[in-house]
Amino acid sequence: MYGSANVTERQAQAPALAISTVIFALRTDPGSGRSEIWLPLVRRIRQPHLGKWALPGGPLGGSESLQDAAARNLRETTDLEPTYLEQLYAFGGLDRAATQRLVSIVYWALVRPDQADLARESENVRWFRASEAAGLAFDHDEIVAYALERLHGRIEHGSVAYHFLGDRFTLTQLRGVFEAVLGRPLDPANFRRQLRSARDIAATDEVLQGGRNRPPRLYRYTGQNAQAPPPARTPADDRPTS
Amino acid sequence: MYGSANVTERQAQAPALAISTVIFALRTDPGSGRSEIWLPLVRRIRQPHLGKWALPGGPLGGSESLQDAAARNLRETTDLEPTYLEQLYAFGGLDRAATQRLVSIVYWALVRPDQADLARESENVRWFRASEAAGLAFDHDEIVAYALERLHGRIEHGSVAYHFLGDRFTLTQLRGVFEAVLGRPLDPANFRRQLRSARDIAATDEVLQGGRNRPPRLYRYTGQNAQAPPPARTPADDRPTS
DNA sequence: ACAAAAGTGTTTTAACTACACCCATGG
DNA sequence: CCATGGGTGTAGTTAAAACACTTTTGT
Repeated sequence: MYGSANVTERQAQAPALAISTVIFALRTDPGSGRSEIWLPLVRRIRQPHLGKWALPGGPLGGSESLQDAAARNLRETTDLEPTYLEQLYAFGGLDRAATQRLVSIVYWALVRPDQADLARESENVRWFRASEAAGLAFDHDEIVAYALERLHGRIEHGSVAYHFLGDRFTLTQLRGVFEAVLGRPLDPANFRRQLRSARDIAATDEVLQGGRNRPPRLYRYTGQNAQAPPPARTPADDRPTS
Repeated sequence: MYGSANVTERQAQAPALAISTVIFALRTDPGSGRSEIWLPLVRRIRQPHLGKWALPGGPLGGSESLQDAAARNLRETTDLEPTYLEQLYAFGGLDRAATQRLVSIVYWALVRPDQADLARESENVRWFRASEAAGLAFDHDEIVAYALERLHGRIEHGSVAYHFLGDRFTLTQLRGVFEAVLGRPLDPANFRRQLRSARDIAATDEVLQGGRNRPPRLYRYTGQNAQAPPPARTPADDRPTS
């Protein structure tokens, strides 16, 4: 597949640098009422991998930070502002793209369901269930898989789950987020207790009316900064969006 | 839209891509006998930041993976092979370097004490205590601080501690690693139990002779892959070294 | 015999699990 | 008044922390 001329040519040129973003949102299945993780993909309109679905992304602009470039990916594909944005990993394998050496710094983002509902879909932008996103262009299958792993880890320890929801939410909604990410049911009683102690949530005096059952209390997230761990003391870049 | 003028313009403003590596090793203080974390730094022999100490690194070669470039950093500065190598973070702030836009993909590595003792020191390569590495070039102070945080996190959960040591080690040596990284003393009795259950270590039938006290048993690490979490299923690059 | 580190045992405490039970609402 | 999800209580299990205690070496 690679002629020797191709290899020498590759050695000569500096690697291209691109930013891609994995955007996660929660959607509630109308049928079962269960929460699921979705992500938007864009259809490639050029070679290589023409016609395949791929992560939103593009070259890094000369005068924007990595984080800004990732946020721009969101805006340009879905008109959304992220509620959470964190660097995922830098992928730089030699065989990622056939024609040129490509290094991609990948971010992952969370958006709220109300935002995701507003997001535009078009011929070349479509939302997929994370579990059904396969056959993507380049190595994007693996990138999505790794992003899901990271999400899994972050939700257990950190305070990421809230960023899937609005500023007011019920504990059952929050539990739905955990269950969708972890992929297993959680005991409602224990889940409630675990959050009451230690986590940064506070009960409001409001309840959610209109349901079929007893109106659940609404809570809000009080953790000041929706912080992403990586650049602990803001290394001049990549400050996560609150 | 893609005229040659545009291409050259893009090339002109395209960020430079470099790989740097934070190399950690353990050294036992001759006086107190306590373990401490050290790292090698190289003196800059050009502007900018001429004369300051900096992390080993350099531009990414056209035909090497990111991981390979990081391993090359180790070889070129210290003649060492890493026992552990993991991607840390990609730093890409606009103000990282004065003259040009610079994106650095930073790795961190662990080496064994016997390797570190063999590592050459020179006029322009010197080892520093991690706690005393300050005033470095560029944003390397922050990068080192973040690498220490990551090390801290990895040692609590993962199986990273063993890579500071040789293939045979006493539990007290291993506890020394934990104490040096975590910065607090640990109960020897509980530490022993915690490792016996769950962690991948096995007792050998050998003991370490020559000490002043009762000879401690030697253990070895049986975890097959010294794995780093990031690319869970080897995204065509960056496989951590065993 | 003594000091000092290796190694074992035991008690206490906290956290998580599982599950029984009561409460409030719409139909 | 019944079904359904919201919310509380409680016993059993498991893991970790604190610390007393025994063992083995060199001097």
